[in-house]
Amino acid sequence: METKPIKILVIEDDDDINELLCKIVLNSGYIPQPCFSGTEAKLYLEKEEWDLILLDLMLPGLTGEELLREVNEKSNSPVIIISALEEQQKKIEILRAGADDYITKPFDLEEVSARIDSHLRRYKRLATPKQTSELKYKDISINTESKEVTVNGRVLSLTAREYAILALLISSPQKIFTRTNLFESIWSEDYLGDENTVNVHMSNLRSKLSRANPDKEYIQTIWGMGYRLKN
Amino acid sequence: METKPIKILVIEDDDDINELLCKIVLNSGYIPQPCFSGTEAKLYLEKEEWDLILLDLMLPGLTGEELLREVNEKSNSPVIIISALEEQQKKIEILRAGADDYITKPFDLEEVSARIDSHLRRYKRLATPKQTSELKYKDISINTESKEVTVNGRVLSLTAREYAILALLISSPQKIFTRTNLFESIWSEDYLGDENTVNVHMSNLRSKLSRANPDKEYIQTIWGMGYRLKN
DNA sequence: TGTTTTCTTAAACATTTCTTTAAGGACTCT
DNA sequence: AGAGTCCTTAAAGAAATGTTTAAGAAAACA
Repeated sequence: METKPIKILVIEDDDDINELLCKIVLNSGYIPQPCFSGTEAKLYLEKEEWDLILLDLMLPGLTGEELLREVNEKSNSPVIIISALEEQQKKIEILRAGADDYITKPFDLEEVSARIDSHLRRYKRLATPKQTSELKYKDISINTESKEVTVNGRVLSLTAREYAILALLISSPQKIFTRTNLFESIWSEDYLGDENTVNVHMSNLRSKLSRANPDKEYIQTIWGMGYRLKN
Repeated sequence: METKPIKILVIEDDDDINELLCKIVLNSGYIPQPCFSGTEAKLYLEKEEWDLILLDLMLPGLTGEELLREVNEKSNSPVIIISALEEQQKKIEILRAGADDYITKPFDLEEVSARIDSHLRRYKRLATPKQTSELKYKDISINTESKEVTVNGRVLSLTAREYAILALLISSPQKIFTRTNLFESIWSEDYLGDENTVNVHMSNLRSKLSRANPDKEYIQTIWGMGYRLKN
């Protein structure tokens, strides 16, 4: 899978520090875009999306604080503040105003790099859609969100009870399920001793599986004990 | 609209510091759960989801580092490390290992609070699905700003409830929505068991869709389970 | 306030699934 | 091999679930 290059906007009016920060970004494997004033930064922000922004507070043109507000209004990009201001009150104010992190000059190169990585990692983790759950066994596949069951590439039309039985069996593929287990798990009632209800549903399920793939047997009866998936 | 309380797991073996951190959490408007060992933390982590975790590195039972790894494997919760270790190398190592932040003892109360807020804000921002201006499915098109729905090129006149049901179905086209899902999402109330309200609105929606395009069936009933868009 | 629209509830009817019954097959034990 | 038990499957009836329509209540609008 092709990964899009990570682009980081570096907003810092001091030439040497800007160059140093760009070198950190580059050495971390990302693409830096240097930028020396608040008004210049505004142009880059309008031009495209940035994966992360390194922002100095003391800037010519627009201030860092104004820029922070604009970034937060218009995009989801994480913002790490780089600042000479050691005043604790300011740090807290900026963190509450929307910054994701606050690093005081003089900074440790490796720490800047580690914090960039940490924020990008968080962003990536939360931006990646959660995988939907899937149960698989042999050529059976169950999508638990859509409740869709396919066997040998064919979609099965199962009743609610049949689906529940199959999902339970596949959730523990080695386990023997007694009729009592099945009944109490799926019917959520105490087992009253009439075995045939489970038997019939099991028979119906087998019948549907067999129609989808006549060459295979999926469910095995253990005489006197219960049912298990056939290995 | 009712918001779910934010729950923060505070993992710290020093009684006084644990109590202080819990007070910060409480004063920030969140619900703290104090926890004094790595092994105790593990139990809480298995028991439920946490909105954020404050984690000391030096712990009895499981170490903070081992816990960090487990949290990252099993959940998406942000982790802020609280540590007495001033060693820069350790900080960098932990940030790279999956921590979202690293605060050195002795800490500033307001800074801890501000950083908690910053991480929760980031999490919330990224967890809230971006509003898409248009939802499409087959020949159905929904403009989420104007609330206009067209099917097969024809504008549908839907009531608020009908619109909400259709938008929800289309937002997850593969998913089965139980009547409970639909009711709780659209009515934002606990489901009291009367199914017919949902049924009637669904029938009305189907009727309007069918009038717009009599050749197609859009909504499929899965007996005993719920409704899904027909693929 | 009066009218219109929408929502909720009730009822009649339709459809599907479940449960029970029963017959025959398969397995286990003596 | 035969008897007893357990399991499988088919079929019928019961139960549950779902659909649509209409009436009354509630909400929205003029």
